[in-house]
Amino acid sequence: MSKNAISNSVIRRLPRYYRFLGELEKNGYDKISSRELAEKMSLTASQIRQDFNCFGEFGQQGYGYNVSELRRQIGIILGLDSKTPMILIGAGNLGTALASHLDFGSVGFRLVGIFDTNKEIIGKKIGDIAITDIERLPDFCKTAKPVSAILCVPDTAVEKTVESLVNLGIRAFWNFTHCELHSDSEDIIAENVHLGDSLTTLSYRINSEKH
Amino acid sequence: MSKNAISNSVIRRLPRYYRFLGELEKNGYDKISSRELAEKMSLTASQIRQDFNCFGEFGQQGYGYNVSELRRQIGIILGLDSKTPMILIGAGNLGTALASHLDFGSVGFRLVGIFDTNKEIIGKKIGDIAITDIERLPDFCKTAKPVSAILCVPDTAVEKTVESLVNLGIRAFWNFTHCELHSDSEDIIAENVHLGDSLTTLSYRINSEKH
DNA sequence: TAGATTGTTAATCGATTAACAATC
DNA sequence: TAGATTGTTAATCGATTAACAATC
Repeated sequence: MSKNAISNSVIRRLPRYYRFLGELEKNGYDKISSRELAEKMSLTASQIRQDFNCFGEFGQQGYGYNVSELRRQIGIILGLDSKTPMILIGAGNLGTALASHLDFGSVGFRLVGIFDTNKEIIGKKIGDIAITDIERLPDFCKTAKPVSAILCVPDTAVEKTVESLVNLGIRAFWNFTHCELHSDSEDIIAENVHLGDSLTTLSYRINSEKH
Repeated sequence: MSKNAISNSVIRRLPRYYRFLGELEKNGYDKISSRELAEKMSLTASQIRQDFNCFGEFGQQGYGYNVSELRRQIGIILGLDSKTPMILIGAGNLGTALASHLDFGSVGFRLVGIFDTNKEIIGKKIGDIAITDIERLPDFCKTAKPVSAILCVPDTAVEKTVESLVNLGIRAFWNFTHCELHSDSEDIIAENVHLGDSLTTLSYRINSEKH
């Protein structure tokens, strides 16, 4: 139960806190102060305390924060205790890499199905999930009831794919296509990932160094 | 030649401008006003004009912006006219997907080599580049002189890999490992991509909907 | 208790938005 | 010329940082 509207800047920092606290826990830290954590994460202690206090009081004056307890709390805030069922649409290079590379459980999801149109790969397995003909998706959704999807389809297929997924009850999209989805219009949630944009900023920084 | 220090917020928006202008150009737009562009990109016209004016005067009063000229200019600002030679370290699932999926030329890079330690995949080709034994990297660097690298190695190998790459003259890193590289310390540039963090924010938004 | 560090309010800084004169 | 839209300054808003009383 969050106090007020949480700003996007704070939300974007939460997963990073969660990761760093995981590292600390792994390295045997029991407690940590905002000052120490700030140093490790290249932030300010003030910011860290402000961020945490959006959600409650997790520390103890004179002591600091209990690492594993704080991590647990942030995990709950992020919804990592419930595993949202997710499907992958498009098992090309990128889709396959994501499905096999990513630990869905640790970020709040459970991959329950993989779909493609390409007959040549249908039936093959990625991890322990077989690639299924996308024509069987409607039936699949009736029983498995996934609510989120990874979009790894060609740009030309995005519009139709999204429309049919929305009709099948999918509400959240992790979108790797070059077409941006807008969360506002429908009651859908979209996280648009533009790997190209990320690399482009690297180009900027490399080249702007030369004044 | 940028006027002053450009804020990070602006830099992060530049690739998106570039993409949208590309779409507009493809769709036959000759000119566009900041108001129109703002609507398409869900920004404000003010912000767009402010952003562009960090770098110069690209528009014309009473007319708007010439789409292809503006795009060309932003491309130059982003350094997309020079193709920085880049190597991929680690040809697992993700590395392979990036190497084959991404149009490096259009984001200012040229993929010139792919390296791995796994004898089983050395010699195989991704696109038209053969996977090479990483032991041959020092020789390769002497002639090809790459200055940037994609890091797709296991977390355990990151530290040593980065150290040797820096010694070989690599200065810019597109980092997909879970270990963050800090741009400050050395004169290196790092773009840390945390796909898990991106998905985690989706989990937050799905779950925080339920108040 | 004294020392440390949080939670929280106040001050500052930067980014976004609004307004408008310049000008095509 | 009149209308449109930029470039740019000023106002607002939000996010970050600093300060400090509360308290463990």
